Amino acid sequence: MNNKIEVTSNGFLDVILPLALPKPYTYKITKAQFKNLGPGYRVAVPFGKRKIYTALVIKVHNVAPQTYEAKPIVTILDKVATVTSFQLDFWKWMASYYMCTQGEIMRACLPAALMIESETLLVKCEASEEQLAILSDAQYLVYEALQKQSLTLDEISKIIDRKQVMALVMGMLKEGVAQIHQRLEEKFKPKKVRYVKLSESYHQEDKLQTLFKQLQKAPKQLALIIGIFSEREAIKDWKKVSDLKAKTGATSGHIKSLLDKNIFEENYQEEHRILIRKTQNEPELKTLSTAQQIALDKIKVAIQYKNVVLFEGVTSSGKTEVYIKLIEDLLLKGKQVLYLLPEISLTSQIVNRLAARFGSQVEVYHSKFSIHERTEVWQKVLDNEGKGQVIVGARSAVLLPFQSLGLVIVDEEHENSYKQFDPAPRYQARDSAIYLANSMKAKVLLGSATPSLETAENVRNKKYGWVTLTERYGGVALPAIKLIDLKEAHRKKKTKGMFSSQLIQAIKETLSAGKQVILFQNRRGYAPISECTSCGHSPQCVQCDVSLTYHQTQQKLRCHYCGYNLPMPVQCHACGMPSLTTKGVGTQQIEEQVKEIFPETNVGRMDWDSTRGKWGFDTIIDAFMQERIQVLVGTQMVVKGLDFKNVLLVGVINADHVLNFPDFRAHERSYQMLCQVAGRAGRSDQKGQVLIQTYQPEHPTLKQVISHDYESLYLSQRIERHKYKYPPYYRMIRITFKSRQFETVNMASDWFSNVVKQSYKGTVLGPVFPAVARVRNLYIKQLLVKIDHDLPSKELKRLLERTHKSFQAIAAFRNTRINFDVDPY
DNA sequence: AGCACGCCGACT
DNA sequence: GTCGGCGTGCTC
Repeated sequence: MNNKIEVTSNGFLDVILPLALPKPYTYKITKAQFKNLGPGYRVAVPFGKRKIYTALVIKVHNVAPQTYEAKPIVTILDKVATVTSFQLDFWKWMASYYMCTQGEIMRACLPAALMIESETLLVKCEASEEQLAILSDAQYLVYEALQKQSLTLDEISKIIDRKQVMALVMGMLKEGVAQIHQRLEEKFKPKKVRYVKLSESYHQEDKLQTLFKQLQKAPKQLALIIGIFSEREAIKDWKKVSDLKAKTGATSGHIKSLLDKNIFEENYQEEHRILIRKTQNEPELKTLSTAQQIALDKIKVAIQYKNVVLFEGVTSSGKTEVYIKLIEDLLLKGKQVLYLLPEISLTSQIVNRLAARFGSQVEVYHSKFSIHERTEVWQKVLDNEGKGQVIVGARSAVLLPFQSLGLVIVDEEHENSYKQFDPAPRYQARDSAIYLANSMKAKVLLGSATPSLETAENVRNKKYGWVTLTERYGGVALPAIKLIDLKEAHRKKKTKGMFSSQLIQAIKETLSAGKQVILFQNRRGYAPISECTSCGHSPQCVQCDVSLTYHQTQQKLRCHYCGYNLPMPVQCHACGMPSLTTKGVGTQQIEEQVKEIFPETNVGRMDWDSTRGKWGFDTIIDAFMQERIQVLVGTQMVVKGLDFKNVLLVGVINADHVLNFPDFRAHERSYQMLCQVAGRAGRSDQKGQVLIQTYQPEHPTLKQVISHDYESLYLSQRIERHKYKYPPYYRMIRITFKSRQFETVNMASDWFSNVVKQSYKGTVLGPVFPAVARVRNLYIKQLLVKIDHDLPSKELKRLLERTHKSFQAIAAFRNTRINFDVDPY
C-alpha cells in the first residue's frame, strides 16, 4: 500500500461541521482542489479518529494554522455550491441572534441526503497460520465472521456480545488480519422513470399497418401499441411505462418483447416526485370581490414603501385569493415566492389551490416529506434562477437555498408554531424570514385575522405597512357568538357530561337541519389523567415529573414527555383498591359523550393521536368535507384556517383552560384561538352560531371576542405588557439548565444567575423549576433574562456567552447542559 | 454530538 | 485479571 500523504499543501479550507461546535475547522487541500472549491461547497472530511462528516466550506485561503497540522479532506462532494452565499450570511445572523452554532443550523437546514457520513466497515484480509495463532477467541470469532461478509463495529459487538470492541478490533488491524473500509456514498438518488416510444421506423401509416398484422397473435403487445397513440398526434411521444401498463393491462414482459423486436425504444428520465396529493374536492377559482381588489391594490402600493406589510383580514375574507394574485405577478417576473404556513397539516389545502393555478411552478416542503423528496425540492429551489416558483411550506422552508426571492407570505403570522423550541436552532421563522427577505431585497406580507401583539405594535409605530380587509367573502355575516355560563348551568343541573343543555339543544337543531358541527376542546395543559378515588393517588411517569395520561384506544397510560407507557392498571398501585378512574376531559371523552347523546350521528375526532401519518389529517378532513361525519371533535388543529362549507355551529367545550393558562400571552392567545374557532361557523350563505361554555362569562377577553374588538384587546394588552415588562416592548432570553442530579441543577443555575446579575443590571428572573421539572431523568431549571436595560441585546448575548464559557470551565458543572432560547414565545 | 481514554468497582 | 460504567476532554 502506498499511502504517502502529499506534504505540499496548496491551500486551506475553513469549514463548518454539522455539530454543535463553536468554531469552524481548517483542512488542507491540494492545488487541484483549490481551483474546484468555494464557499457553499460540500466536502467530506475526517473528524476525530474514525468519523467522516459532510462539512460545508465557508472560506478557501492560504493561511496555514499555527498550532496544529491541518488534515487533508477526503473528497469534494459538489460541482457547484449547494448552499448560497445568501444562506451563509443568513446562517451567520441566525447563529448570533438565536445563540446557537452554525453547525446546528447546517444540520437543521440541509436535507439528510446531502449530509453523508462514514459507515465504518471492517473487511477481511488474508492471514497466515501464525497470525491466526495469536488471536484471542473473540478475535478469531470475528475473523471467521469476516470471511462471510464485511461488518460494521455495531455488528461485531453483537457477534461477540460485548460493547467494547474497539481495542479488540485495533489488535486485529495491527496484526493485519482485518482492515478498515471507509465507504462514502450519496444517499440521495433521484427517482428514475422509464419511458418508451414507438420506434421511428413505424411512424408511417403503412409500416404501422404491417405491424398490426405482425402482432395479431400478441394481443397485449398490440394493445400497448394502440395505447401509445390513443391520444391524437401522440405517435412520436414518449409514454410513461407505468401509465401504459395501467391502461392496457400489459406486463413488463410484453414491453420487453417489443423492445427486443426494436418496435419500442426506451429511455429513463429523472422525475421529481409528485408531492401534491389530489383531494376529491376540486378547488374553484373565485374572482376577486371589490373589497379584495381594493385590498390587493393597497398592498401593491404599501409594499413599495415598506419592506413588511401586515394584511389584516377577518376570517373568511378570502386572503388566499389576494395572495394568489400577488404570486401571479412575481412569477411573471421570474421571482421565487415563499409561502409559509403554520402547520404542515394545512399545506395540502393551499397547495391544491395553488397547483390548480400555477401547476408545476409550485413546490411543497415540510418535515413530513422523506429525505428524497426534500432533497429534490432543495435542488429545484437552488436551480430555479429566473424561472419563477412558489414554495409552500412550514417553518423549515425559510432555510431553503433561494436564488431570487421576491416575496415571502407568512400566513397566520401570529401562530406560535413558527417558533422552534427544541432542538437548536430555536428560531422564529416569521422573524427570520423578515431578515432573509431584507438581505435579498424581497418583501414580506404577514397575513392574519388576529395579529400578534408584536406585529400590531410594529404596524402602529409605522415600521410595517398595514392593509385591512373587513368584509367576509360573499358578504357572509360574522357568526353570532354567545357565552354559556357553566356555573349557572351546573347550579340548575342543566348539564350532561361536559355539555350544557343549551349546547346540546343547539347541536340537535343544527344536525336536524342537515348541517355540521365542530366541537373544540383545547387540551393544552389539561390532559385526562388517571386518579384513585379511594386514596387520591395518580400514576406518575418513572422518569419525568408528570402524571400519566390515559389513552382509551390502547388502554394504556402514557407519558407525553418521554413516551413511557404501561397498560392501564386494574388496581391502584398505592392502596391496592380497584378504584382508578380517569379524570379530566380530553377529546376522546368528548367524542364518547357526543356518541352517547347522539347515537345516530357520525362523530370524528381530530388531534395528534388520530392524525398520525402523512395523510391521516387529510383523510379526516375529507370525510368531514364530504359530510360522512356530522360532528367533528378536535383540539386546536380543527381551527386552523380550514374551509368547511356546511358548518353552522361551533361549540367551545371550555374556554377557561385557555384563559387561565399561566403565560403572559394567555389573553392574546385566547382571543386569537376563539376568534379563529368562531370563524369556522357559517361560511356559506347562512349565518353561523358559536357557543362558548365558560365559568367566567365576565372575562374581558371573552367580551372582546364577542364583539370582535381587536383594538380593545390590543390597548389592554399594551398596558399589561408595558407594566410587567413583556414583549413586544421588552425582549427576553430564556436559559435552561439540565442535569441528572437535582443538587447540580440548583447550584449551576444559581451560579449562572449570580454571575449574570453582577454585570447585567436588567431583570433576571429565577432560577425556577418549570411546570415539569424532570424529563427523562433530567432535572430542569430555568432563568429568564429580560432585555430591559440600556445594554444592547447584542452585548447582553455576548455577556451570556462569556458566562457560559466560564461556566463550562467549572468541573462541578461539567454534566450540566445549558441552552439559550432567544424570544422564547 | 460522538468517541476514546482513564479510573473505579464488580465479578469470573 | 477482565469487563463494563461513567466522567472528562478533544476533534482541524
